[in-house]
Amino acid sequence: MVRLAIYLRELAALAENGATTVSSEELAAAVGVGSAKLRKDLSFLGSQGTRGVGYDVPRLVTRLELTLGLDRAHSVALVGAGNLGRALAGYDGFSRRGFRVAALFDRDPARIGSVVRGVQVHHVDSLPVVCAQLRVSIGVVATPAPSAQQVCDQLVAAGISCVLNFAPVMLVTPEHVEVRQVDLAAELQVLSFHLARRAAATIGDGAPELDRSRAGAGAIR
Amino acid sequence: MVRLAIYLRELAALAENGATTVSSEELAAAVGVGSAKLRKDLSFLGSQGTRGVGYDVPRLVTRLELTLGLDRAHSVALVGAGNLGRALAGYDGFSRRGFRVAALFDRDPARIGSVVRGVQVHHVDSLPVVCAQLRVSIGVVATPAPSAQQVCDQLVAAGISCVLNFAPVMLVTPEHVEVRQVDLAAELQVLSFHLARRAAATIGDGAPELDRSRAGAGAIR
DNA sequence: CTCACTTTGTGCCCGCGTTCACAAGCGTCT
DNA sequence: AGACGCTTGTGAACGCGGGCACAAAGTGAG
Repeated sequence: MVRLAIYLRELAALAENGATTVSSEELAAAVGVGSAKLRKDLSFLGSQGTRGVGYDVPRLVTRLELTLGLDRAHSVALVGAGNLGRALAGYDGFSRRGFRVAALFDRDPARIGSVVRGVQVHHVDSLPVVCAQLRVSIGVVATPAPSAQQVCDQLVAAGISCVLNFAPVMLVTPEHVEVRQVDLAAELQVLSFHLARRAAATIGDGAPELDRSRAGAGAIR
Repeated sequence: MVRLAIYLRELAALAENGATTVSSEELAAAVGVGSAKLRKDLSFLGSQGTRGVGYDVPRLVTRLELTLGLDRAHSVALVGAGNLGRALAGYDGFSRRGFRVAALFDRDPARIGSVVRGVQVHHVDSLPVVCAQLRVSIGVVATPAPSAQQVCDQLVAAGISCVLNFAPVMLVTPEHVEVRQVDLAAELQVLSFHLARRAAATIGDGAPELDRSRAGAGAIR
């Protein structure tokens, strides 16, 4: 559940501010969800709060970290040392939360051997060997779209079963592999959609442009 | 709807391969959803397919682009010229889909005036002026977490009502502002969660660690 | 023209996730 | 100690989105 990670993030912030206890109401307000939903989510970890008081912040943080598997650090392999790949290699949001970018891979010989933000760039063919050596458990695909599926296959073949994909293609994988998709362009398109919708509403009033076109087509027939 | 963007992406790929028509079954398989869901999604744009044949690819592409507001190019302002910000400025997935990174902003004087991937870096204080000049309609927040809310407020004050936020904080905005959140660390944590879950399952068998702890607590009482 | 086949569009049903509401439990104040 | 107030945990109702299945509509063959 992605919300558990959000709760953890907010709890960590509260802990830094010296809070020792928090109620579901407070925490829910902080992350912008209903308090009942939050309690039900947390009940997934068993009873961690005390009635009449709330949740013990450090205790809940520990419990969430355990549940999310953050009690041990994870090594991630990053494939694609282009713009995005290099930036992700240096993104401190990863290291700050216990994810170490252990290796970078690329196909372009010109990039191989260089060091980006302290991380060695390997050829993608050495992926199985390097990943095994470094105990990599998570793979990140940051290649152009055409290479993504092949790279993913190589990651899976190397025994990696968790993949974060930035390439704008749907990866097909075996059942046991967990893929999470982040499509940056699609996110912008959704925002663009809202812009268009609002523009149409102000011009056409009430009836958004979609309905007008449908009505028009109907009249023609 | 984010799926509309995915459909468009796949349709564009089909069009490049010379396909002129596509059935809901084919397209649904390509994007990995049910065909009924896809048809229902597309019915949102009015009747665009012809029964017995399928959907006309170029026509549907045009219709989707119109709905998503991609008929005109959008200028985006990118705040935060750190690792992530610079990478996003050069990400060709944006420009390829009609989103132009028109301006970069940062607070650090050392970065101001430099040019990243052909884009000028401005001081964040000049945000309102520059955004107005360049007709910016979308703002991207790629700053560290502590600055994100303030930056977002400045974007909103500059009249921008669509924000893509990469900072790991929940932005609070007026009602009319559309915010989309991308938390890269949270994505990795979800993957880590699945790893932990699977590890617990193989050790404890059947009963995942969560249930065992709950059962244990119950037994203690 | 008619018939058989294909594919869309959609009404209906089901299951999941969210919300509501409340009993149970814990701390505190008197 | 007892009563009161606060907060959790959860059963029950609700709503929404997804899947199924079929009528409507179009195409092509005979």
